[in-house]
Amino acid sequence: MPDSYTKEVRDLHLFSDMEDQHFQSLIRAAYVQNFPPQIELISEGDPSDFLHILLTGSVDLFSSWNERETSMATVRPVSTFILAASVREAPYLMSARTMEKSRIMLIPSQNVREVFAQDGQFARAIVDELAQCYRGVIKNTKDLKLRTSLERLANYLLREQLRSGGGASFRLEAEKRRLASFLGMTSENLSRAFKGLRPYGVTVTGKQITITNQADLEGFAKPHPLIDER
Amino acid sequence: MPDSYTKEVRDLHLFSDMEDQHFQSLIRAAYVQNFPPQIELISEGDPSDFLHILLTGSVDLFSSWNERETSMATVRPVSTFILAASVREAPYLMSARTMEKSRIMLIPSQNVREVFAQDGQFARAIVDELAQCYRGVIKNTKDLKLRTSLERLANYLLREQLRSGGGASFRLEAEKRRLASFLGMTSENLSRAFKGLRPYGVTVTGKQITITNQADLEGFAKPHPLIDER
DNA sequence: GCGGGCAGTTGACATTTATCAAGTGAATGC
DNA sequence: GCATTCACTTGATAAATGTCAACTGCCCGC
Repeated sequence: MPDSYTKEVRDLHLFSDMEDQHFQSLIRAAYVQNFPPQIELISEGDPSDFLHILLTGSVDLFSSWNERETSMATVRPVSTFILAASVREAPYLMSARTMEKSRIMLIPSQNVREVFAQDGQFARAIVDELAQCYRGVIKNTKDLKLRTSLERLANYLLREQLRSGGGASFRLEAEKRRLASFLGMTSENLSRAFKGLRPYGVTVTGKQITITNQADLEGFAKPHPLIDER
Repeated sequence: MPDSYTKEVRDLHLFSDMEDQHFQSLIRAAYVQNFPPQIELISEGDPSDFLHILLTGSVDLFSSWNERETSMATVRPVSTFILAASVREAPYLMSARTMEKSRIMLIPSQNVREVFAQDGQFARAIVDELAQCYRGVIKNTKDLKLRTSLERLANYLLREQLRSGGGASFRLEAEKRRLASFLGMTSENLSRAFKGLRPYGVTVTGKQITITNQADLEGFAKPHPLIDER
């Protein structure tokens, strides 16, 4: 049932413009649940019964094939996930597991589709959100196909730096092994990649990253808005 | 101006359910143009002024970074492309060039957004289309990250086989160098990959592919609906 | 505070993939 | 009809990336 997170949810771009009556109807249908760390919330292939909204904590979206597994994205509060599967009534393409203790709101997909049909603002917001998600994945594909692992790491660090405020020093949000998987490499290779960036002015101490030579790193990474801008 | 392709466009999932009045309004605003082969229709970074609909011919969507280039997708008639950029009024993330002589309908993005606001069926169709595109790119990412190039080729061949009717023998639609780029490898490697599939019952003669041992190839490729189903 | 346990690192090595250079073969044009 | 071009192939080699095994260091619990 609704709680103090309602306001934060309401402020999400997806819900911010819709009529209050419709928002309330979604919230009434929704329920909020707490999950411990390392719980598999969703398994790929499952029917998409709920739109999920991460309120607190963090969630890893990952996929598997033939005994292999890769991290596709990390969800941080407050944001929705698996909207595409919900609106298409199609099975999930990714699995989701909590990385830490997490609070999650679940809105039945059925209700989302009903409100979609009634509320033009909501429909518009869903289109925006989907288009943005789509563009995000395209950027990710470009990153994967056009860059080496060292270049991907360099650009990732620049993005994280920006996200953390732009200072020379910042902390990695992700565990390194998850980061490795997200960037499409092994943990061992990530370790070596960090070393490989030392000549370009990157210092690593645990999760603490310091960029001692911004110009050098950018010269190597060559970040590009059509790949890296989020 | 509208022509005999109107019906085919109308039958596209994106337009099939909308009110005729709205469809006509889109068509009136649209124009149709013929392009020679190898023309760059769109350059990534350009503002997205038009929704494009490929009527005949074929179009390659590709991206570049730092002197490198990769093929992202091939568009075949009759279908739309760059819908996401259109609805978000954001710059194109991919470039597009005709691969052969092509006939293309252009609908001003402005009109698409106007009709979207008026026609619930059209809005619903756009959401469906975007969600499908999104899911397509996610599948592609899984293909790239979870499989080796040999496995990607094997699964690509199985998908093409299905698309061509399922017979043991079929023709490749794409040139091999474009296929290589699409699969995320070099031409040289694609050549070797075809050889590498010979033990699994794949024979290649120019563009003609024959799968002499379906079970072996499938055993190696391990196709999976959440990656390969289109 | 001692002993796992575990993420991360390192080194040696294998595999995969890219690069460069040369060759083949089929389609095209004069 | 012959030369040219261009996609594709092949071989030799280099670079990137993955694997395996051992090791380090730190956190956590008892």
